[in-house]
Amino acid sequence: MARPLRHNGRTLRHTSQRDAIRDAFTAAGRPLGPREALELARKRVPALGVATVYRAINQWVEAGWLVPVLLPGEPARYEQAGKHHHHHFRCRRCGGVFEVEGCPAGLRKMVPRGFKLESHDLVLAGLCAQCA
Amino acid sequence: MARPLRHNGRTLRHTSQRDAIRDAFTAAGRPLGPREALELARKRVPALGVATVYRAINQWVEAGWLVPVLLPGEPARYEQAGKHHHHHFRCRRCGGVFEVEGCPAGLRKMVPRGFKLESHDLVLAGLCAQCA
DNA sequence: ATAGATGCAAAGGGTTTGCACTTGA
DNA sequence: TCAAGTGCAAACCCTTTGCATCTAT
Repeated sequence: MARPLRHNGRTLRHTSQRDAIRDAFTAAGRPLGPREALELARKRVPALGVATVYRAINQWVEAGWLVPVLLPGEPARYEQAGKHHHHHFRCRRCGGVFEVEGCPAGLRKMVPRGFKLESHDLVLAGLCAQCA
Repeated sequence: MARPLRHNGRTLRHTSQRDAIRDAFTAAGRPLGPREALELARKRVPALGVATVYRAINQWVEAGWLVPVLLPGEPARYEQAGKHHHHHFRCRRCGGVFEVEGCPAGLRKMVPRGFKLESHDLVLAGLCAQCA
C-alpha cells in the first residue's frame, strides 16, 4: 500500500478538513490563494479556520504536492505540482489567473554574458475571454 | 517656469521630507522599497515617518514619476519612470536584481483565443556573473 | 497512548488611514 | 489664508505561532 506523504519525517494525517482543502485544489484546476481555498473548503467544513489552511498548504508545498504560484505584486497562490511547464495570464478586470501553454522564444538571447539562466517566470496580463 | 507635479488635480508641494525621499530614489540608481527609502531619507530628516514615505511614493506613482518594480513573491520596490522597457534577472545566490534588455518573442502565440494581451512581465533567474 | 491536527486568538510584517497639528505657496 | 503635508497611532490585510483541546492511527 502507498506510503503516506511526509513532512520533516512526520506523517501527514488524513482529516476531514484537510480532505476538504485538498479537494478544493484538485477541483479548482487553477491556482488558489489561501483565502479562496478556505472559502471553497468551508462549504464542506464550515468551522474550518484560516490557520489550518495555511498549515496544510505549507506542509504540502514542502512535501512537494503543491507548488507556489507567485505573481508580481500579489499574495501567493498554489497549485498541484507535476503539471508540465506553463505560465499564467492574469485578467486585470476580474483578477482571475489562467494557465497558458507554451513558452516564449529567445530567452537565452536576453541573458547578459557570464550569467547562467536556470529558470524563468512569465506573466501575461490583459483581459480574459469573459471580460474582453 | 515648470508646472509642478499634480496628483488628482492637487499641487504636490515641496517639503524637506519629500525632498529627502525623492533624492533617495534619484541617488539610489536601483529600485528601492519603502523601508529602504525611509532609512535613506532619515539620514537627512530623522523624524521622518513611514506614512509620509508611503504617501509620497503613492502620489509619485500616480503622477507618473515613479513606477513599481514588482518581483514575484516580494514586496514592491519603486524606481524612476522613463526607463526603456526592460525585464529583470534575479540571482538565486546573492539575491541581486539586474535589468536585462530585450523581450522574448512569440508571446502572442501563447494567449488563449478570446483573451486580449496588454502587457507582460518576465523574470529570469539563475546565477549572475559574480556568482556563476 | 500519543504524535499530529485543529481552532482561536494573539502576534508580526507591510501598508493605509483618521486626526489634530504644521507648513509651504 | 488655507490646501497640502506630516507624525502618530490605530486599523487592515496576510501570514504565522502559542496553546489548550481533539482525533487518527
